[in-house]
Amino acid sequence: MIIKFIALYLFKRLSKDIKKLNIKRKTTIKDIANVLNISTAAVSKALNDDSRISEKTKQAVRQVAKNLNYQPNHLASALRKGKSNLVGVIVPRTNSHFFSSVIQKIEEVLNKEGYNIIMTQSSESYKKECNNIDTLLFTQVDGIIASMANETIDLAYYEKIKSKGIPLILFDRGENDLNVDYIGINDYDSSQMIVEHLVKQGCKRIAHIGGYRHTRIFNNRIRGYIDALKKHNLPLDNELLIESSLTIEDGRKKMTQLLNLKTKPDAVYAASDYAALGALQILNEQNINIPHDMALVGFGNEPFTSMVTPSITSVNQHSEEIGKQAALKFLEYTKEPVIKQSLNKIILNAELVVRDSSNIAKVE
Amino acid sequence: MIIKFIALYLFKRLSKDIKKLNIKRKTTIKDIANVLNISTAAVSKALNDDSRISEKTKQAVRQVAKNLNYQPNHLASALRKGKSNLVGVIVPRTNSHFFSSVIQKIEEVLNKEGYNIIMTQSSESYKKECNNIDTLLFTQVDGIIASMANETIDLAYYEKIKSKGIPLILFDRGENDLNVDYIGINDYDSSQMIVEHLVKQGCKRIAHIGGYRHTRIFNNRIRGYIDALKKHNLPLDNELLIESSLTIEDGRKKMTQLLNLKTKPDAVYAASDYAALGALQILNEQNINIPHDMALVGFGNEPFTSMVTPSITSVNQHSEEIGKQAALKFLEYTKEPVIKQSLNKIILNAELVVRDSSNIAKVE
DNA sequence: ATTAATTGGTTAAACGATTAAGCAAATAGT
DNA sequence: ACTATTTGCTTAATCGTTTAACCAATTAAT
Repeated sequence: MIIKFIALYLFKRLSKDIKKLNIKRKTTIKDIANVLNISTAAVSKALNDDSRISEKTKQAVRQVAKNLNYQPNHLASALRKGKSNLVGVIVPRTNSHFFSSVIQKIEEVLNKEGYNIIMTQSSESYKKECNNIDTLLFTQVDGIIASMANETIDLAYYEKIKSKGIPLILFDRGENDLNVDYIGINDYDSSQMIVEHLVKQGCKRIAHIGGYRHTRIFNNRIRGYIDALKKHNLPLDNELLIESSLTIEDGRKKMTQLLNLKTKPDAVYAASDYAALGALQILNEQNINIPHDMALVGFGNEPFTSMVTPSITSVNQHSEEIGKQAALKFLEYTKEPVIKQSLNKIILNAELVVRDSSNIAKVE
Repeated sequence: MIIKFIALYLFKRLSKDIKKLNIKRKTTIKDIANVLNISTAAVSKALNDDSRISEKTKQAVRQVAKNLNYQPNHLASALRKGKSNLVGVIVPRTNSHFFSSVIQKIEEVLNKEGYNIIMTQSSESYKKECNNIDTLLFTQVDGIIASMANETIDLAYYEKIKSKGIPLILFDRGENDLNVDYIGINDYDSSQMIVEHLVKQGCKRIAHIGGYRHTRIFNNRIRGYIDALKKHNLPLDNELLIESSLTIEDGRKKMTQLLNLKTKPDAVYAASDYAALGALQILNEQNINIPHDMALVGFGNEPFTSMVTPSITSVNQHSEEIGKQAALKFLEYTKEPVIKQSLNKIILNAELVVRDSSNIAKVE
């Protein structure tokens, strides 16, 4: 009986010792404190350059920290300080040049201020987006910068972020109803700019392969399209206004659909470069002369627009500026003690980049 | 005097109270414990489905947790458990389809197991890569999955990861000298496959716009190129073998350089699709018939290879499989108590995707 | 009936940093 | 010469969760 207990005790001691031996404990401020025979508080303050610590001690601490190869435990300080220095980013996908360069810029700006980003993608699915939000909240991010999935209509999950007092900044695809900050371009104006450009090129029947109206930016592009037609006394033909998800495949399908009309359009303006690319593929396959028989304009200025033949006219959304502004907006909130968000739009001017697919004057 | 002290005390009390009022404390397991009049330990165990807690209590805990809108504090549990459930990913850039889809897959696999990823990009800079590593270590990631920057020769920083006992998994661009896991394709074989394909198309003078030899994959592609030439009794002409950073711009420059040779090549094999694209632009600009006068092959199977005219023959690296294997490899380590890494290569078979830029038989 | 094992918890100590509060010694102010 | 302030620390609590160790009550085994 007693022997058993002793045996058990010895076993436990032993396994503990083994554990200690095996696991190379990372150095902590406690180790530094022990070496210098000062308190952990002093070490912590020294490392954070507190004014109440003498320069001599600071130097010593820094030296020992270096010698022991000390790496601060971010989790501990984050827990204590109540902030993780992590910012969540949600985008529909990263393998689009627009989103990836927005992220790149956000990362660049935030890294400088000691923040890291956790990137997640919704793959245009509302369900994945909700999961992403949960994951980010769970990871205790200090803020979220997001561009919504096409599918997203219900904003309950985004309200969840707001209700937790975590700053939320939307860009590109954002619903203003959430009353948070938004950074984007003037889609309505840009859309008008495109139509006007096509009109100038002599186009009379301009089709629009648009996104779904429930997404504000696509709705704005549609409104811009309609109003620009009105302005130039061109009739609005409902056959020429199509909504879709704007993938390459959608572009192919909708272009085919447009070509099957009794009276075909003489120009197609797609609300995304991907849809424009699909349209271009169909036009090329059917040997339709671009831009002479059909002018084509995309949206987003993805790099491939200048790679394909003919190159596609598109709209430059200044992705880097969007990323920068979003990051700066977040940083503003980090300076405020209590987060109180309100609708705050930063609208950048987009720029039309005319290429071969709509440059009739030049080509002829 | 005494009055002053009292005033100071009252002021401090007041400001503390104000703080308490202002900051909406998030619910913790303590709150749940209080409601149910049990210990926080019981709550923690209930939430983690510990067998020593009755089903009744578990149900109650879950219910209260839901009612109070409880969100576990990841930082606290990470600190206590000594793991962050965060995995760092380092890539040269995210706006390449290859890397972005590798990341996508890693994310997918790891999310299922409760891990999140922190994505960083080196932008092909060694300095940024070192920063990224520091950042990731600082963030206490449980592992790092990386593809090295072109510039990276010194491996000291990567040794740092290893020395901390954090699993490191390399993919695509990896130095085997580090003695860690590596997932990639067989570059040597793929390179031979490309040359053989070109030989079959009747090409006799095949140029190679390669990457720098110090990067193993590019060295392997160069070796494959050389050996395949030998195998088919084609002379190796040093003018036709060029090293570069493989950007679009490099492709343009090196193609121009090749066109200025006394005896031009009749085929160009670029070790990246981006370089191939640059080459294609020059060829198109100079109205050189592809593939008739000059066959062209890229590497990586980036989406744009099928978008441009003519479409570019390339090698599919099975990015998703690479991502999957990398993630699985990491997960293996999470099951082991002590990380002991060794060189462990997973080599996937790449696939040649023949397109118009090299399909002479079909075009003629 | 007695001992042993199981059930369902509790207590308290971690994890590693930060920070409010306190305090002795040195310095400054009058 | 005495008080006030500043300097340079220390002590101890805290962030929210997990977990080793313990314990009382119940059930099972002999």
